[in-house]
Parts: sequence; structure tokens; C-alpha cells
Amino acid sequence: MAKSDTVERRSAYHHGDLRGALILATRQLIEEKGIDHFSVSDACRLAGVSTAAPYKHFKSKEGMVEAAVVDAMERHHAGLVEDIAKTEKGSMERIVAMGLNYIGFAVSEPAMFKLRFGHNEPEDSATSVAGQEVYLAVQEEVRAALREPVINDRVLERSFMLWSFVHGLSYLSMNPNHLDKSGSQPLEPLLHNVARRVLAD
Amino acid sequence: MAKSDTVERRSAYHHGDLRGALILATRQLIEEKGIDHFSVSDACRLAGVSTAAPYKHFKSKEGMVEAAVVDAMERHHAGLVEDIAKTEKGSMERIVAMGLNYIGFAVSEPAMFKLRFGHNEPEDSATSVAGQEVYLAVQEEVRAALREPVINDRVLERSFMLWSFVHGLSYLSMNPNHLDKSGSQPLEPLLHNVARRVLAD
DNA sequence: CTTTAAAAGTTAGCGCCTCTCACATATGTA
DNA sequence: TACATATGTGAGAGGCGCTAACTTTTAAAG
Repeated sequence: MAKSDTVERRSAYHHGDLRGALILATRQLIEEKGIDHFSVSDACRLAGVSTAAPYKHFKSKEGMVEAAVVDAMERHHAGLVEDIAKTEKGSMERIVAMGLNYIGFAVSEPAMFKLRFGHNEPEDSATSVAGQEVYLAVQEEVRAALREPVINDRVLERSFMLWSFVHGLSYLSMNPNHLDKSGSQPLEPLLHNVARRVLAD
Repeated sequence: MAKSDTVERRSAYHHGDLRGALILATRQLIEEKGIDHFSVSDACRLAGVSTAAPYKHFKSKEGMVEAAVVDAMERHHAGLVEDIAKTEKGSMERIVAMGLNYIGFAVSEPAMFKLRFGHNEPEDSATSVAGQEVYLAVQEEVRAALREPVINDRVLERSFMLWSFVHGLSYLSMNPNHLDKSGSQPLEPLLHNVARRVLAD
């Protein structure tokens, strides 16, 4: 309890929640101008604090960006859980809903999405752990769709295939001018098509 | 002829080929320390020139990195053409060989590979054009494997599916500790499995 | 061979950025 | 109220991206 307690209390000192405000500013600036043109100074101006303030919350610029990405992953996971709750467990519709949710996140926060996969994080890093939650959810739903009792190698294989397709489709969807490379189908039928192939036999 | 002539002559002045040397230094440093810790100054030190020299060849740091990525894409395409020449046109082996080549490049130059997809280049940018050459080669081979006379929507759809999967597999292969998420199969049988599904019916 | 314009390199330096250090202030607890 | 700790600020060191002005090398023309 010691650690999470500390983190929560941190949210109520001077600024109210400077850590959260900086994470938000970081995301907005990166989505707007690109990671190459992002600076801690800009984020400080946006949050209305001095340029030294962030270093009480993050150990470096890199750590600040990573925190923004972790935050995005966590929101993505929460949204995913919410979205699929509207569909029936083990149904094709749920698999398609997951794909649409994944692509929807990529389109709405493309910079965060790309940063998630642009760095080679060590396995136990916060980014990796947060990103894995989404993938674990995919595995569980594929397991249900395949009527398997546990997540075995068959489930892992098909989950990975599905994830690959959806991931690739996300990249194309972020660059709308490249969408015709998929054969110009609308998203939902294409996802059904792919899910059928991946889950078949 | 005016333009390419100029570019080629440029390669034989003072340094011999500073442009090429800087592209090489840029790639080496980015692969070694990551894009976040890359600086033009470091590349200059490695190439043995002043920090102002690069700006005679590239308009900015961004342009220098992009040139390194374009160079990587061109080498990738050349290697792909060479690799598939060893297999029979229209065969499953050729499709699998392309997948292995793609993944091989991702593993050998992961930073270049990620930069290729980490930026949202305008459609006509050099990066985009160079990257498209590889994808056009994929489409042509899928067309041959499907016995289609031209690259129609069916070919586009299956090419995209194949590319998505191979792309996803590349990301996992760059992080070897994540490879078990694909069901722990060795690469080649897994590629056969996927190619069969994608090309079927 | 000399002249000349352009290409390719250097030095100096401006402005911005990251990050640290010393110091100031707010907060919860004893 | 006193204290320890968590947050914040201001000043500044050191580094980087990029430009301006200048020098040197090269290719081409007379």
C-alpha cells in the first residue's frame, strides 16, 4: 500500500495535480506538433509552471513522454473493456468490436500509438506492462471465440494473427491516403473477413 | 537529367562523399543509442567534420535522419529483389521468402525499420516512395501466387493481410522476449501457415 | 593556364533546451 | 507549534540546432 498511497497523495499539493497536467500537456503537444518538435519547456508553458518543476515528478524528458504513453495505454485498455461489454462474449461481433476499438484509438491518438511501438522497452517497463493489458484482453476474447478452456498455443497463435492484422490496419487508417492499399473495403466487413480466416479451423 | 547529374557529381568534392558518410554515421548512432539520444553533433564527430558541414547536404536534423531512413528502405528493396530471385515466381516458397526477408531486415536494422513507420510522411515524400517499392513488390508476388492477370482488389486485399501479419511478426521478432506470444512456433512454418490462410479461396 | 562561379567546408555565435543546485513555500503529522 | 517532506522557483552550466560570413576546393569556360 505504501507506494500507491504516495502516488495518490502526490495529486493534491500546490498545483493540485501537476503530474497529471504535465502528462496532458505532453500528449496534446506531441499529437499536435509531433515528437520531434516536443519540448519540456513548451509543456511547462502550457501548464503554467517553471521549467524545473517537471523534474520533481519525472526523472527526465524521456520519462515524461513515457508517462504520457503509459497513461494513453491505460485509457485505451479502459475504453476497450467498456466497448466490448456491449457485445456477447465468444461472438464474432465482439472480436470485430475489439478491432474497431483498437483502430479507433490509433486514429484518435496516433502519436501515442506510434510511440508505444517506436521504443524498444525492456519487458518489465511501465509502457510494456500497460500495453500488455490490451493484448491480454485480446487473448481472452479469442479464447472464448475458439471455445477453448484455457489460453493454449492455438489461442496464442490466432491472437497474434488477429493482432497483426488489426495493427497493420491501424497504420493504414492513420494515413487515410493509404487506405486504398487494402482493397478499398470499409472497415467492418474487412474485419469480419479477417476474423473469419483467423478463427477458421 | 539536370537533377540526378548534380546529385552524383556532389559525391566527389572535398571529403569524397560526406553525404554518404553522414548517412552511415546517422544510422550507426541511431541503431546504437536510439533516436532519442541521436545528435547531429555526434554524427559530425564520427565523420570528422565541423557541426556546420551537414547543412550543406541536409536542410535540417530531421532531413538527415530521413535520408538515412530512405537509404535503408532502398537497401531493403535491393536485398528483397536479390533474395526472391532464388525462388520460383508464383510459388508459396517465394511468399515465405519475402516474409523472412522483411523480418530479417527489421531485426538487423530495427531503428530504421521503426522510423519508417513512426513518422506520418506526406504521400509523395522520399521515405514514402522508397517504402512503397517494397510493398509494390509484395503486391506483384501475391498477384502471381493467386494467378491473377492484374493487380485487382482481390490482390490488394490479400497483399495487405499478408503485409500486416509479417509486419506484426517483425515487431515481435525485434523484441525476442515477446516471441512466445505467437504460440512459440519457429518462423518459417508460421509463415507458411499464414500464407496458406491468406491465399486460400 | 587562367579566370570564375559554384560547391563544400570552417569558425563564431545566437537562441533554445535539458537538467541541476540552492533556496522558498506548502502540507500533514507529532 | 515544530518538523520533515513534498512541491515549487530562479539562476545558470553545458549542449545542441542552425545560420552567417568567410575560406578553400573543384569544374568549366575562354
